[in-house]
Amino acid sequence: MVHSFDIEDDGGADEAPQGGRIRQRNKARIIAAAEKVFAERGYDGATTAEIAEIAGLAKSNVHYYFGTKEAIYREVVAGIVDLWLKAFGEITAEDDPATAISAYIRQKLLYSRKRPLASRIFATEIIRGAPILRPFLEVDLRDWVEAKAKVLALWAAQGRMDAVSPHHFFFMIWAATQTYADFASQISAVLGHKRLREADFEQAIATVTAIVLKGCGIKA
Amino acid sequence: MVHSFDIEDDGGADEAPQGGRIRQRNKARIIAAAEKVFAERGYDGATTAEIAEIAGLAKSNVHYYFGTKEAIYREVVAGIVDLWLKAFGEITAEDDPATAISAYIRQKLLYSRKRPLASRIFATEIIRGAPILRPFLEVDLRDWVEAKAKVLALWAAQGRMDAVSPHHFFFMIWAATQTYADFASQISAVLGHKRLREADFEQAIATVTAIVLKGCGIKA
DNA sequence: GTCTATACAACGATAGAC
DNA sequence: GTCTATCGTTGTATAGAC
Repeated sequence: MVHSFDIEDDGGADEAPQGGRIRQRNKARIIAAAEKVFAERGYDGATTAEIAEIAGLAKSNVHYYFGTKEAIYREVVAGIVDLWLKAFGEITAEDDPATAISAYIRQKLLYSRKRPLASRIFATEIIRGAPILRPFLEVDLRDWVEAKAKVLALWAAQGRMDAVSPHHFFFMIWAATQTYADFASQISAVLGHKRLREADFEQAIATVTAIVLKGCGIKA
Repeated sequence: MVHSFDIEDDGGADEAPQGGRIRQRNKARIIAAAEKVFAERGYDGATTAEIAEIAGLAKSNVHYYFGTKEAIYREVVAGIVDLWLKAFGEITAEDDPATAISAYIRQKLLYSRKRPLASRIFATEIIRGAPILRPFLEVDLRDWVEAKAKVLALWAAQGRMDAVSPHHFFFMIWAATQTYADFASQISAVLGHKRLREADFEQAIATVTAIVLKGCGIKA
């Protein structure tokens, strides 16, 4: 059986799943477990033993499939970046500014709600100085921001928004939305909620959207 | 000699330095080294060996002064919280909203510039689920926000600003300012600068302040 | 191809020397 | 009081069994 009809998620990597059924299944389990462990313990704090335990495999077996701990980490991070690129691409000059920016903020915040572990892994990778993601940041993300900067400059020239620094505009939106994943423990402690609820996220969306749109002079 | 005339920094803890001159000096060196290592490697990634090397002491000697790695970490974190509490307390009902919020944003961003390591340690502590800082978040920080929420509500009732959610207002400002310390590697990569410059921080202050003030309807 | 017993380095911590 | 030789444990990784 060459083709796969496996309904299981492949862990988020962009390549088509390769190898036999057992290999696919075990690699997927390892990646899923690793996302959890890396998010909770950080790169150094994560152990292949804990990843193996959650994945339901022997520790040594994890090393059979991935070789090194860093290889697991790289695949987890690659999946996260892949998700990021697919989810947040649509801000074009033809869009209505208020609609496009509102949708972007909402998407980012829903991503913080649905995939907090991914966001936390991304965050710790950046805080560590981005040893793995540096090329991505310097090339892909930089190009993305430069492209969007032109859109924002055009909108400003058309009088549809203020002429704010596009770079810092995005830094602010990224920070304000990702904080609900990365700093969830702080936010829930301050709110007095055990866990963040859907209503908290809706209020976050409303507040961030309102301040950003009005603050940039974007007409609703 | 009971009293100390030591000009060296004690590392940021709030207790008066105790013990002999050697003890003081070595503890200070360990704390300073530990701040660096914890910020760069995270709690688990940090090793007492590296802390000792940077501090110029033998590894075992570090354990003599602090006993455990966690004890070092607790003292580092305590110093950071102490700094936070001393630096960002002044937003009162008598203040002019624009002046007070502008000053707060500026202070937070200058803190990101001057003490990025402290900010990163705080960030990773929160991302880890705040195992050490949870009580601080649930009590002290929560009380602080509740007090400031009353100030913001008063300002809103007086028509001096919009009625935005005070909690999410602060989450946004914290995120937007701390990101310049925590995510400096991402920001510098996107900007194409090797390191963040003073001009970058000034532009960040200008952008964040402008968007927040206008976005909340605070008259300048 | 899949999995595990084993190796070996590095960790935090301490008992004991100075 | 100060410092270091040494220990037990746990980490990643591999050689070899199935």
